Amino acid sequence: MTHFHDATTCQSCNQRFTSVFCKAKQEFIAEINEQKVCNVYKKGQTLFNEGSYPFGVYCINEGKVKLSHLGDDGKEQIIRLLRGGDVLGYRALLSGERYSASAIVLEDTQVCFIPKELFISVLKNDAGLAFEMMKLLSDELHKAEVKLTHLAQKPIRERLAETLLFIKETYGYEADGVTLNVRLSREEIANLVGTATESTIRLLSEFKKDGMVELEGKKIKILRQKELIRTANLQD
Amino acid sequence: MTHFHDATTCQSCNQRFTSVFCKAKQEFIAEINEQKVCNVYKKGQTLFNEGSYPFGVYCINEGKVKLSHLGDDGKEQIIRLLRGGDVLGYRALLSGERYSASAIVLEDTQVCFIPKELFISVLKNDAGLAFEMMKLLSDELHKAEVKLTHLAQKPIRERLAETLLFIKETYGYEADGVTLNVRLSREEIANLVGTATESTIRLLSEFKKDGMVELEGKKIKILRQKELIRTANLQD
DNA sequence: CATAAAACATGATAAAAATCATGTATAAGG
DNA sequence: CCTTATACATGATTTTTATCATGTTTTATG
Repeated sequence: MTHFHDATTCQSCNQRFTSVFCKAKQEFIAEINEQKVCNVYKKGQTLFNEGSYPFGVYCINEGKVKLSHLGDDGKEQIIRLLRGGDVLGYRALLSGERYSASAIVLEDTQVCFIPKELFISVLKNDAGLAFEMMKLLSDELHKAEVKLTHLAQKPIRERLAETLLFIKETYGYEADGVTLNVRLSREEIANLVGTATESTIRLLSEFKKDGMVELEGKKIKILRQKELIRTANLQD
Repeated sequence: MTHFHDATTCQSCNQRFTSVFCKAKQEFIAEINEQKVCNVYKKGQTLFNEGSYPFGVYCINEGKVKLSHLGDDGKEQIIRLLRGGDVLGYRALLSGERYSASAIVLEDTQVCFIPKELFISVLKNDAGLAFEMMKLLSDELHKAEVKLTHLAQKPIRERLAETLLFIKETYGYEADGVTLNVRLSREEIANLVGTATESTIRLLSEFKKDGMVELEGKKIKILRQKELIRTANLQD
């Protein structure tokens, strides 16, 4: 079972230099620190569910979370992968709507919760944070638009290669320098790529046959990153 | 040729109650009014090009604009359709990057340009506007995520029906109450749906045969909206 | 540790969609 | 108005991808 340090203060948080909050004024950080509620979620648990109302935002201290949508036919589409330092739940909060996606923990994860009213009031009084927030939203929007274009125009083989590279960018490698530092089921990878599970399994086998990856259960090792990049056919 | 009223002031602009700027403080509106530059663009002209640096944001007074991405193989993907009251160019500006999409005018369009420095400074000093901006970004992000899910999970037939409904939501009908109030080529519709042009042509013919639409060159009439909604298979 | 359930794997088949080919209509330009 | 280019249309074919079927492996659980 994963061990976490005791929940400390926002002022000494590991993520204080990487999260959006790093640009917030000290006085507001102090206030957030007082009102935040930290919790540890176990693998498979849910931070929030699509369709319910947001009461605040979540700040990941350490761990991994997936954000996923249910399609009209109930099929999961993974929208984003999150790690320590990432904030989530702000989209629905800002739009004033229900959550349009569910946040599910991929491995034991430590999360701080910041109440809605506080978050909004800080945002309204701290132009620096507001600006960071707009940047964050802009970046997410950009990523979504690129993904949209790839989804519309690229074959599954390229999208799978791209997804593997994306997983690596997000969670990095384990100590050995080749194993992706997350365990995702084939179905989850498929739901990230936007394809059928069988197609993903088949293509992963091909990638293995081609020597690009090595598969050991849910462990995926990237053996030839350059070839994967070529397979992904990325221009930008 | 389309006729436009003389460019008036922001204070008397038709869009002053619908655009994001409606929540900005009067003093800032006045400043924007002084520095804005209004222009009329003709069909096919470009407001800005993917890859170039943003110098400000564009506010559509009247007209229609498409925002499109080029895929890695050079194929257009239409990301958004814009109309009077919409603002564009803020995404790249906020991220501090080059434009990731091009804005091309679909019909003669009147646009006001607001310089980067002014926009940023107003945004930093007017929490109300900043908040509206975050809402706008959140809404766009939401739309992009839904589109992404549909692109991944829905067949082209459903996506085309959805796209026709989307065009209707965006630009509405002409005076007759059935003709979509925009002229898009089949290729543009395909680039909105995310499919091959031939597939779009074929399916539009089917929709016509089924009595859902009527086609007269680039004029598209929606005859049975309910059936279209059913065909789009929308749950949410 | 046995047993059930879930996840993985792979072949066969069907369905969906893209591409190619060709012809027609429509719009643009001299 | 004629010519040329472009857009539209539709059939034939191929490619891609999903689905179905079935077996194997792994994982969870009493």
